[in-house]
Amino acid sequence: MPINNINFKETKTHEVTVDVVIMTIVKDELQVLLVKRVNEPFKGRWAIPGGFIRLSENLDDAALRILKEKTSVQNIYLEQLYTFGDPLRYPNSRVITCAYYALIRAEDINIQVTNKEEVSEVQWHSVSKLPPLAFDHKEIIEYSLKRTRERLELCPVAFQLLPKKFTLTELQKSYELILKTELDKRNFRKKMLSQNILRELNEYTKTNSKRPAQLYSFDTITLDSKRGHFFS
Amino acid sequence: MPINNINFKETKTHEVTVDVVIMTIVKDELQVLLVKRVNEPFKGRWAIPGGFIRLSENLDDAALRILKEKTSVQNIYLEQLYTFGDPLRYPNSRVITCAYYALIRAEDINIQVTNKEEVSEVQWHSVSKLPPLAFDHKEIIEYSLKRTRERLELCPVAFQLLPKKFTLTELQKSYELILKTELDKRNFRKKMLSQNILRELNEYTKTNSKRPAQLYSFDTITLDSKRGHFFS
DNA sequence: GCAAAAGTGTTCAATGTACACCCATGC
DNA sequence: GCATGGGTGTACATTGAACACTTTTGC
Repeated sequence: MPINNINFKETKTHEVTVDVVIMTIVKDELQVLLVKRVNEPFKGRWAIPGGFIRLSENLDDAALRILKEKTSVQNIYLEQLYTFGDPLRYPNSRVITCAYYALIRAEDINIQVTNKEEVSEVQWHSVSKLPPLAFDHKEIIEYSLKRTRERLELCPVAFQLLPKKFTLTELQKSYELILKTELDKRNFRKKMLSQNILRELNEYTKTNSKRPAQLYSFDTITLDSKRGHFFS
Repeated sequence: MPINNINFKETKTHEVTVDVVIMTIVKDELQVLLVKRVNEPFKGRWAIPGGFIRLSENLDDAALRILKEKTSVQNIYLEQLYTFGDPLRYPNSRVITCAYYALIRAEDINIQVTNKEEVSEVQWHSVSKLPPLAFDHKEIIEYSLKRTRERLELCPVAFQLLPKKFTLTELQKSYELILKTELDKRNFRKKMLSQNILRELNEYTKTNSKRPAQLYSFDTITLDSKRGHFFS
């Protein structure tokens, strides 16, 4: 059955990969972790990290393994995003990919190039200035941004992106980066504080030339107790 | 790498299927279409319809094909649900399935058994009285109910389940069946009518022993214009 | 004292929720 | 005339949105 002049042998089985969109906030920008491909197809292009699923692991475990290989981060917000399976998404082969996305704290990150044969560089890229990407990875990143936005409107997933201690202004900035809108300072603070998910710390930032800001942390206990409510 | 005493050969490739949870409302019950398996594994058990993905078709097309094979319905609400890939979900083999769910009008349905070699019966089952199911299909159905509920709270997907002409009470019943709650009649009507998605018809039901009810249809023009808003 | 960011309340609009009675029909 | 489901409005609470000035600090 030919599409686009490519003849597919209907007997061949599909290959299945897991790709993970790993996001964080660095330097007031929402950034995504990309790897530079060493092999064809798309040799030299940037791509989101991914790999084949081992026969003995489930999809979540495969995504966690890829995440850990690249960042040595564990215990993070990871969610299945969507499965992309256009016959033409992977040149000369049929590869279906189950995409995941993860939000991680920049301070926890330890970027690693574990396999020089597959990947030459691992680097953060601002989502607003993405280089040309391999396969349909641009579409996958855009979809993960959309999903993150939807999630953020329901539950404070932003806590995964911030350092353990943060100011309300930093929290608001992370919301604004993800939602791509400006928010009203007073309304934002009112809403956040009314949810009882923040713990007020008796610590303040030490900055120069301006008023110190109070630090907060996420109250993991109330956050856990609201997990069912937030994540359903 | 053995799990549960099963040895997986890490070199073997995965198989990928698409399974479709097809839902409708019949006799005041939310029903799901099940097929009876003729072959092992799970011979004789009920399962949701599914099949292998052809190498030349994308995932949506595979789901549409399966839907059409079983119901000869086209043009319906179909959405990718989630991809299930536990190594143990399919006995003695690694089969990853990309699950879809569809909402269809009972009046449009023409159930078909297209392939007697794979399936012996095709039948609607109330979601509240499901028989034992093959594989992880119970989990998949539950997940699709949850997703339908979430969707219904955002947009009137229920229009896919009702006949073209319906009364407000019927519409309310479909909401109550999906959301598993009772709704206030006056508030429900107020909300529905304020959304401008219903077209008031100058027709009434002809029933016995009670006041006739006005019929409505969904205004597909405003519904389409709100598609971006509803489905994002 | 001034620049720079932190912090703080009120008003109004919109939306959701609770609630009870009359109406039209077939028998 | 009565049983059955159809149809209707108001009052209150909750939530979201708009909006501007004072405070603290380092220099």
